[in-house]
Amino acid sequence: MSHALPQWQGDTAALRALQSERATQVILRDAFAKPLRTIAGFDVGFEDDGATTRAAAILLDADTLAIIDQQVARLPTRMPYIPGLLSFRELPALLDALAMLKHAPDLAFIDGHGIAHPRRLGIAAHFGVETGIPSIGVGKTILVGEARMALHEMRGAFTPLRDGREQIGWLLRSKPGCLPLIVSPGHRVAMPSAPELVMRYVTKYRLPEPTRLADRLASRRDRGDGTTDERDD
DNA sequence: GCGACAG
DNA sequence: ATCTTGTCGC
Repeated sequence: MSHALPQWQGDTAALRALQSERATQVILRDAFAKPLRTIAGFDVGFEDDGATTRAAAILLDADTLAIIDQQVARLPTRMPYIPGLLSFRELPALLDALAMLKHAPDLAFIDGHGIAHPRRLGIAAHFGVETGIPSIGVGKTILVGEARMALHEMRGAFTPLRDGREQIGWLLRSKPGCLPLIVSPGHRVAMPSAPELVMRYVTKYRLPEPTRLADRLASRRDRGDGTTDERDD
């Protein structure tokens, strides 16, 4: 009986216009520490029938993948989910979680799309432009675009995701037998670098560690003892 | 007007 | 995203 998001009476057209403006600030060039020192994963989940937005941030050592810090931020949900406008609903909580970390990462992996978006400003790109932190979008399904070529079954294979004649990301087979990941640059990451950076952190699951761990934390499934469970992809 | 549509 | 058992496949 609890629930009901306070009716959101916002200007959708204005938000789309804002995205187009900010998409102008996206930089598709690698501009992160090399070698990477720390990386972070971000994802959002919900509580109280959606009334509360729960963002998770996990800071990892880029070499050992050891967890350096992990934080959860909660905020009352303000806006409903509208395809293409996801960042306005989830970014506020994500930024709170980021601020709670001991320190900012050299690179951020975000659950959602980077520039593989109608106006080239998915949540990962928006996050990057807002924070200046290099970012990559790691999504599980396509919002816009299509793959023209078949994707090999081999682990690590990738093929372009395109919208019309421009490439907006990649379909990446992170794990054999599993649906491909949709990977796209967010900010300060070059298109060719995205697949490799994601694969660098993929272990035995479909999702790369940063996003996989943030997903568990955001969805409150971070109980696992690492024994015989880990019901992922 | 009719679908499609991240999380 | 979230609600959920059993079930198919490596």
